[in-house]
Amino acid sequence: MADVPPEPDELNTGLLLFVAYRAMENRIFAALERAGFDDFTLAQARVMQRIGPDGTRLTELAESAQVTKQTASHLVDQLERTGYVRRTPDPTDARARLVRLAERGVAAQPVAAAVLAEVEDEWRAHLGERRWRQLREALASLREITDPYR
Amino acid sequence: MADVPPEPDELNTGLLLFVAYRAMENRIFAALERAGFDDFTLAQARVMQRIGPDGTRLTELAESAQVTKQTASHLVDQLERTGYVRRTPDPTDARARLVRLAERGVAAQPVAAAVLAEVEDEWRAHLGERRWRQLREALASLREITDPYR
DNA sequence: GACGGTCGTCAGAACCTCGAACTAATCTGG
DNA sequence: CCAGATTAGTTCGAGGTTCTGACGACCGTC
Repeated sequence: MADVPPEPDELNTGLLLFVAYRAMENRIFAALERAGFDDFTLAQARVMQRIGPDGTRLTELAESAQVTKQTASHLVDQLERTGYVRRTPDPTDARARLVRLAERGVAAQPVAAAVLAEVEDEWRAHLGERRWRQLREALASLREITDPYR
Repeated sequence: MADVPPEPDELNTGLLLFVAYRAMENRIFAALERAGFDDFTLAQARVMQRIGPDGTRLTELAESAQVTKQTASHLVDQLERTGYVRRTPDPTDARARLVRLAERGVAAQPVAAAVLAEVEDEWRAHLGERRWRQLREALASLREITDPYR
């Protein structure tokens, strides 16, 4: 958690990841806001983006977003109240409930996807196709040893 | 903010960055905790890690950590109270004050640096030297267009 | 020396996050 | 088939984080 660059001018890898991550997140969040989806927060978005097309269990959302179940539950409460998601029973397990995108959530999805693609295109243009591929590939590989949820 | 993978099984880049970033952060935070530095929070650490060897202005800390000045000020308050940092006057500007690592902060630094190096070594081993270099290089290049601070 | 801009703080409110404790449903071994 | 262990999710309450807005002090310049 301290800056002791092993080689001059090289930022530590955690910070490098953070900068890029936040840039992406901020871009998408800002675009959604401009498109009229201004009634949710970043924390809510971080959970919402992980909902799969067929719904996702709360516990699964919590794990992949790296928050506790309580936090996830709380955020889903809010998202439900503002019409972005809906809780439905899980047919395979009466204890569980599937969180699904509701009308407003479905409407926001293409906006988010468009900006995501736009930013990725910008990054690809900046890096060049080859280095972009390498970056994606390295990150995906890293995920094998860094993703506790996976 | 939605998952519409352009190609099957490919996670969106924001999520890939997030996973790796959080893995690094959690590792370092946990190691510090084990080493007895258990009286500060993740938010405080995010600010503390950006303090340079000669001290850093509050505004600068806020910008690079991407929080408001008020938030940074609040976190520095706490860090000062627990002996990790100290506020000293900036000789070049009487309005400003330099935030510097205090005794406890200096003690924590090598622990953090060691784990950082350890994790980077693990990642390098997993990816292989070549892909590791490519990852670092791509992230550093990306920073040119994603870092609002620098 | 007056002006606009910058550095940092204070105060207040909203929000996020977690630990503990709980209900309900599932699973497992005898 | 049923008692105990486990898992899904919720509620409650406390503490931490973050922002907006307003402010006093200081800088640089004209």
